[in-house]
Amino acid sequence: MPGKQAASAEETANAGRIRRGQVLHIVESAERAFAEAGFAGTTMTRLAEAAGLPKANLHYYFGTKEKLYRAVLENILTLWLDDMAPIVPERAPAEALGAYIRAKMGHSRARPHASKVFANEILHGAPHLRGFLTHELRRRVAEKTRVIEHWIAGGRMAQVDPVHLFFAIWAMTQTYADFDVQMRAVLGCAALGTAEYDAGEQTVLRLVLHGCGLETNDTNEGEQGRCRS
Amino acid sequence: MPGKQAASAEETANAGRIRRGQVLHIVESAERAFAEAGFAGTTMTRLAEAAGLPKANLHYYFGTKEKLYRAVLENILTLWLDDMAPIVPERAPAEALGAYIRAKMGHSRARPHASKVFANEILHGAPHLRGFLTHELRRRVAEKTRVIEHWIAGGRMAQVDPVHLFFAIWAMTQTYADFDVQMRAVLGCAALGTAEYDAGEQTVLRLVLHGCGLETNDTNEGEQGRCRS
DNA sequence: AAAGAAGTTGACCAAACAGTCAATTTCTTC
DNA sequence: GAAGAAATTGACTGTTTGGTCAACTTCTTT
Repeated sequence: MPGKQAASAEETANAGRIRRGQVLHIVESAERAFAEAGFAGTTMTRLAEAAGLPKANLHYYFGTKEKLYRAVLENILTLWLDDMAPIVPERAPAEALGAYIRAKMGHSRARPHASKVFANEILHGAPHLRGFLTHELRRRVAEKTRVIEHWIAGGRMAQVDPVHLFFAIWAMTQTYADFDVQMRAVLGCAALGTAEYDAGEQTVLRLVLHGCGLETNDTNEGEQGRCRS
Repeated sequence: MPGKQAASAEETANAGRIRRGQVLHIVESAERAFAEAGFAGTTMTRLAEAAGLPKANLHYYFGTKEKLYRAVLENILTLWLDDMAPIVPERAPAEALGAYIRAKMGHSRARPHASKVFANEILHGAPHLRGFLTHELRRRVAEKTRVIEHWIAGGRMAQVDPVHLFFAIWAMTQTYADFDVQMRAVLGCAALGTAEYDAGEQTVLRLVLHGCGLETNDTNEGEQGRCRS
């Protein structure tokens, strides 16, 4: 028998093991379901099916549909803010903005459902995200705005409104997750693949960097990145 | 007494007068309601309240909630395609793209509800717009893509992927209608006014035109277009 | 002004909904 | 392995939903 300290540490590590696992599993499957139909359009029965569990089990862990939805949202929010990390005054503007755009495009591709849930929430007035928008996000944008104003004051990039620049970057990158159906229809392909994401990233990089009066290290000329079909 | 022909013409003009008026009124008020909560989140009772009519009256004119929703969508679609009219080979690229961007920004400001209903529909897989996306929109984009390729071939603008350029313009302009809550929170203002729309338009114009290697006739330097509060 | 067509509406209904609960099983601890 | 805690689940419930309908009013035509 292990000593009491060891057992206690093991206990606390073990305690709620099932709970943590189930909560994570339900939140992840719910993200996909909410992305497909929005909060109002997703039924508890559908969420239960998505998780492969009986409805009552979801209520056991989350109480209400709204609390489950909030858990999904909170799981997503950190992603948004953390992407902005590359934007620091020490880095060169082109490099920092480029890294930010690449990170955002990467998230659109890796976590399209998260982006859609977020977009849906904002679209309908952000009733569950007011605090996040007016505090965390606003603060973070103000902080990064100062970095960009510092670059502009130092003559390192053109005079662009930093806040509207962020709006533009968010819009252009997130649209690859949120409006993928429209893109697939226009491009005539079944799914957005590496070719489409690369072409999109090149375009966004080009617009932002040239728009800010910065150089692009654009080596691949002829590439157009359409889909084959 | 007017002659039979005159009376008949008057009749046909008059026939369905009430119907046309009510249908238009219901569709317009429903656009706002659907924009606020999406298709699933909007109840027939809410739609009836928005129109100031009893629920049964809406069913008299549209039959089902879905048919009313489709009527709202169809009312919106023409807007999207018509905006692309300025893009013709005869015009200078900067002028044509500038006019297009201004038209799209104007619609975001004038018809934000229409934009939100459209965005919500695409976000959830466009179940009612598949045909529009894969036929009308696709054809129109292909047509305008040829114009841009013509400009590029003539050395009149930089080599930018035309389709992804459209995606970028759509995203940047529509975000001013769709994500207004986020913008208001970040900017700290109660509503997006002329100052914010002007700053946004300047930013979008700058990114697109510089991104395409075109000149901007940017005369207003110091303007930053924040809100006062 | 008669008569039919068009429009209006309160009361009603079956289905779907989020949420509850008690009975049961599985896990953890000693 | 006993006993309690945590997790699971089928059956149930009150409410809300989209949609119907028959009675009624207003409009249009002759």
